[in-house]
Amino acid sequence: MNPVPPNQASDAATAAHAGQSPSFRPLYQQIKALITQSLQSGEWKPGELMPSEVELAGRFKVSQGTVRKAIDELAAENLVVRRQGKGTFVATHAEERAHFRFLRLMPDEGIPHHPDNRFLDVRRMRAPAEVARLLDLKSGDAVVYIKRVQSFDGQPTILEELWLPGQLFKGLTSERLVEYKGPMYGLFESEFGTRMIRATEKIRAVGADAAASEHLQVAPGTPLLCSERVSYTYGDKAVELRRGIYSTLRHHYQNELS
Amino acid sequence: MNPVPPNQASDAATAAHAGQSPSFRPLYQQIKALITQSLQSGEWKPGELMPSEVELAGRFKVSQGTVRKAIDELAAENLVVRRQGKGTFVATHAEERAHFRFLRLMPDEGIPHHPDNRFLDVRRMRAPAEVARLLDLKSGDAVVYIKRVQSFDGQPTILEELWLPGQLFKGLTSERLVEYKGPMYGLFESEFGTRMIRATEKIRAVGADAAASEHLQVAPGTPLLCSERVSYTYGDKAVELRRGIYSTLRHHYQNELS
DNA sequence: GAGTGGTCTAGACCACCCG
DNA sequence: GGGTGGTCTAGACCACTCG
Repeated sequence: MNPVPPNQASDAATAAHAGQSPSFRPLYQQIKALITQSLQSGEWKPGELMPSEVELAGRFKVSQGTVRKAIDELAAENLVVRRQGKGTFVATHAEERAHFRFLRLMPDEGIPHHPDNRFLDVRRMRAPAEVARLLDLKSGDAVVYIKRVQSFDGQPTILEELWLPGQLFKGLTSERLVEYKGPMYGLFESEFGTRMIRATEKIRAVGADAAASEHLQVAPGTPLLCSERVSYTYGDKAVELRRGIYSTLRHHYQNELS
Repeated sequence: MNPVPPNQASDAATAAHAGQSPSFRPLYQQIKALITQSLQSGEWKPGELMPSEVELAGRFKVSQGTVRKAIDELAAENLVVRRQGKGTFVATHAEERAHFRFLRLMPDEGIPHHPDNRFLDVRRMRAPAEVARLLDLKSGDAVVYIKRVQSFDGQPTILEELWLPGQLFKGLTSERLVEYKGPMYGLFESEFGTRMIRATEKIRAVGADAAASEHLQVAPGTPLLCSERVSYTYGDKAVELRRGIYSTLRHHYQNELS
């Protein structure tokens, strides 16, 4: 009945993998990888507006639906944010709502708000073996070490140590940390071009040692949460090790399971 | 140029909401709600094969793409499982891999495996005020109370109390619990038609009290994780309260942040 | 009104599974 | 070979935002 013309759609799809099934990879995943590369290279910076779907479709020579599916996944992974009528934006940690994405400690009563920061130590050092292992460095490589206390409503609640690869955070000084307003991850992405994508966290219960007792103002031996967190950037590269001690007198660690 | 025929697609879409934009609701979300109802009513039971996409599209009088998007979301919420070439299945807790979806306690070394169960108490009681509040019951309503210890490699690690609405779990006895092999949630869904969809968890650090000390074989005051978990079924209805005490000597609570 | 993301459809073809 | 989910396209229209 229909004098069907050659199907351009299937042509593009076929060209996409162009081979046997074992090596098959959907077009939209390849597009997703390309867009991720542009994000990583800084072609579009955090907070910026990205090209529209139709524009990207033209650039990659695929249909809008295909780049749409690619962006859908990026949005699901919190790499980009879609806003109807406005466009697609590169996700950023320099926002209010992003602050509690990696910090799951919530007040038992009242609404969550930002803690106050007090830095106890900021210096460069050589990575201890354990730190090097978790950050995928060589033992003895340069790392930036940070130690700080975070307080909610004047109550010291978090005692935390961080290690960052020295290579990536060259100009990171105590002054820069103190004067920066907002979450540390905002500073990392705007000043050092390193964006935290995801993290894994391991939690234990420990008794307060002398340091924890002093800085969190609790009796020695008080039960505290102990968190070890490794954060990753593009390409699943570990770029931060964080060891935190949380007081759960007036706060709790909150998790959603699904 | 084109003698375009009336667009059936837009007709269906328009008919879908049929009103002003404030009350707009996408067709695929309505389909999703209908499918969810069928899941809830037990039209398709956990583990069973669901009708194919084309069949559902026919039933609901929409395109395959629309039911596809609906099922995509259900799959993302772990309500169904898609298997290419086979079909879409109702998700079930009676599987190996589902066992650690809600239990995030992992061994420091070695691979995760199932704990051994020892029930200390199973009985019906009246809900204390706090339990009633969290389960959205009236204080004094009947609840099933369960207390148990779970051991890994012979090491008692979890001391746990559960409260379940008596209304929903009428025939739940100690014998039935003991003889059932596999995760408790498997028993709940197969015998009582109650499927856990999601849960919220709050975690604190506490010192071992007399009971914890005895059952977990640790010294009194030993720091332990304390978890309070509320699980929900369809319609965000709370159907389980669980309070667990975890020993983190050889295990840790693992979380993925993204 | 123009531009963006969001929805919906129809149709083709592909990868996968099973009898 | 037939059925299922998975990919890709093209095109229409809708909801939202902004100048």
